[in-house]
Amino acid sequence: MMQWSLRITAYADRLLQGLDTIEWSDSLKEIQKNWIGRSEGATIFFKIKDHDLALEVFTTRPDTIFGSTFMVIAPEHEWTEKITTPEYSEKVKAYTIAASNRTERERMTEVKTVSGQFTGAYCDHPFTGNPIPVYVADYVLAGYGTGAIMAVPAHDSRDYAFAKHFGLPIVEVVAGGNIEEGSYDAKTGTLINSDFINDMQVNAAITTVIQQLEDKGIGSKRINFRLRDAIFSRQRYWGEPFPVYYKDGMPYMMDESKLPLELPEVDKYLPTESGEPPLARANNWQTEEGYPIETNTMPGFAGSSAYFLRYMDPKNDKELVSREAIEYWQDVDLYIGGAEHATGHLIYARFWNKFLYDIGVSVKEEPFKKLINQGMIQGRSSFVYRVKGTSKFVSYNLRKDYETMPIHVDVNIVHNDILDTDAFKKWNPEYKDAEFVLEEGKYICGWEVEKMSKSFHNVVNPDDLIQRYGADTLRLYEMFLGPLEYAKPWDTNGIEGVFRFMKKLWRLYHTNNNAFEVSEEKASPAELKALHKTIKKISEDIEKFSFNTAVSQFMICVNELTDLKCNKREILSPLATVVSSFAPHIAEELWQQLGNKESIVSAPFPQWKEEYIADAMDMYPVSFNGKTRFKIEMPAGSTKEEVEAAVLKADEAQKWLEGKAPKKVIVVPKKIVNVVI
RNA sequence: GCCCGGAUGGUGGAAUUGGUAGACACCCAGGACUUAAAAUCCUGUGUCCAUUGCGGACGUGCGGGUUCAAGUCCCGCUCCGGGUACCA
Repeated sequence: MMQWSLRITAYADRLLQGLDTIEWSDSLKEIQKNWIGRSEGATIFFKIKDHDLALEVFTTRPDTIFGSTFMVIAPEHEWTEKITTPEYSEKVKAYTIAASNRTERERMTEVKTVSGQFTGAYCDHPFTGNPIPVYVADYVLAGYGTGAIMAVPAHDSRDYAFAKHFGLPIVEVVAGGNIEEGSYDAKTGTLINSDFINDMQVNAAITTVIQQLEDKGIGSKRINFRLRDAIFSRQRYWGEPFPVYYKDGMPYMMDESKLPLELPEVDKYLPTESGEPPLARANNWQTEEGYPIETNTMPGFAGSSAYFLRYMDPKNDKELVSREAIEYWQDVDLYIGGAEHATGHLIYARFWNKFLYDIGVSVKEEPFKKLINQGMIQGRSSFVYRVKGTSKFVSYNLRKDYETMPIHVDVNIVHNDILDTDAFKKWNPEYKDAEFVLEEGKYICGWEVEKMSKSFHNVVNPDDLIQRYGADTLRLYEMFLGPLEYAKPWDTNGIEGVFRFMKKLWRLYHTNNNAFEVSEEKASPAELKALHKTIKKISEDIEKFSFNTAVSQFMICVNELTDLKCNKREILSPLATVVSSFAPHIAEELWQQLGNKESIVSAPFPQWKEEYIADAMDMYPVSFNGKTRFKIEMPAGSTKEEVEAAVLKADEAQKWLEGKAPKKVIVVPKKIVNVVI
């Protein structure tokens, strides 16, 4: 079947290099790096005896060429049949057929089993001229490299296993391993048994061999990628149609003036009787001139690869995006999403954007400047243990006495791991006659952390929490749980703390009788410090997406202001603004109470002033031989010498000095003092 | 197997460039207020020793190292999570 493909491989190198310019997680970059799979090596031609052909192989280790004792080609290799000698023809045919009948799954599970077949053919070693037998084996993949390899059993574990199995010679060419025990695959060591590259190190040998191959015209340096071109056609109805028509069997692009090309009406969204895609059912699926239009449609990633550009200018009916819009918006500042798209959408979108950049549509090479993998909130599943073949359920700690089957049970009928047995009977008609073996009068459930999913019956509905604590508390609590990237099981222990904070915040603006009351008095330095410290920390934490520490700073601030009994507008008004991006509802309410007519969303985020935060005194922890012993306060801006003198004079220092003179005193300004004795 | 993350109190977690480990919370214990409860507030809370007052030792998965100083850097392990798999 003829298919459209996107030549993503043409961008392989740039997709790889671009990773260095974007702020994505290491793991995601690593997945893409492996997927692209760049490997540097050489392509080498081995002349086949009695044929006018040369077998091309790809290798990352041209330095080991003198250790090559056999060749292997993939069963699907185009020359398999051609080079096989009549003597081996039957066997090779049988092997090839057997290999092609094995499913992907079988090939994967049988990774460790060695199989192959000699073809009867030989190659000439390009340097020694020695004959090298050619085998066919399915551990060589047709789709990677050239579908043929030069096998170096001494330095490749797969070739080693193959050689051992078929009793082929193993020649060590890089010193450093023990080839009696296994192959030595490391890319370091000194070359031996290798003619003109003897005594060289691996890297030098690689360069030298490539040079020789190029001089002799039988090979060259080559970079190979694991990345494959992406099949871009689908034989279904729903998808963007290709603006392509056929004239004399040749495809032509439709003129831009004829776009957009819209899906035609069809009687059924099914293939035709002759197996053509659904679009072939349409009447008049042809150009004005009568040329037939392509009947395949595009896959889902056609749209998902560029929608972010379209969002910049969604109503434009002339082009994807206007120059003006793209120059304004440029790229996506922040993409929050899952790692599961690493080798699909996230790589296609990068590729499309690079292509659009090349033709002058996009203005940035990379579409997503920063990407954060939000951690998954997992579920905590509960289990009951059914005694096999009965409707009897046994409590968690007694399950060992029976032969049981764990069954997921709805977490909403389990409280503190204790099952509500009545609710369980009603939960599923299948269990209406359930009997229970209890421990201490209770049915205890087992538990496990799993993905939150309906099929595991561990889904919790936030509505109940919102009912009890409000949406702001839930929102704040989710942030407070830990770093954005962390996966963690959903656990409501701790939500009380956030709820208490909300109530404390409210109380700052209200009297004991819950009447709104703020003072117009001037703020004290301590109050200003509490506020400005908070504005600073929140500003920084937002930039770092460190929301858990931001919430904790709000708590600190509210605790401090409560201790200071502060209810001054000068403090509480900016505080509400800072809080509003975290707990919007309560902040808006307080904002209105403060007498503002406009919504808090239009209030500018306050700027902190360093002068309010700066201390008049610096606190120095003083340690002796690295152990903190006491603290000393020094006026801000004291010199190292002043700090040192003050420390040595301090009463507490005498105890630790024991009358001896210190060997050394280290003073780190604004940080610490360490006395070495 | 290979690659990438991670391991800090009973728990979730904090700790800019190496510079007071355990911020902020939860839990737990004790106390105040109350007829009572809820709510609120106060005190304690890494471990061990001492506890009459002070205080002291140990401590960031394990074993080494660098440094005046290591949760943070280096070397060697263990365990957990994720990715990937005959890629030559």
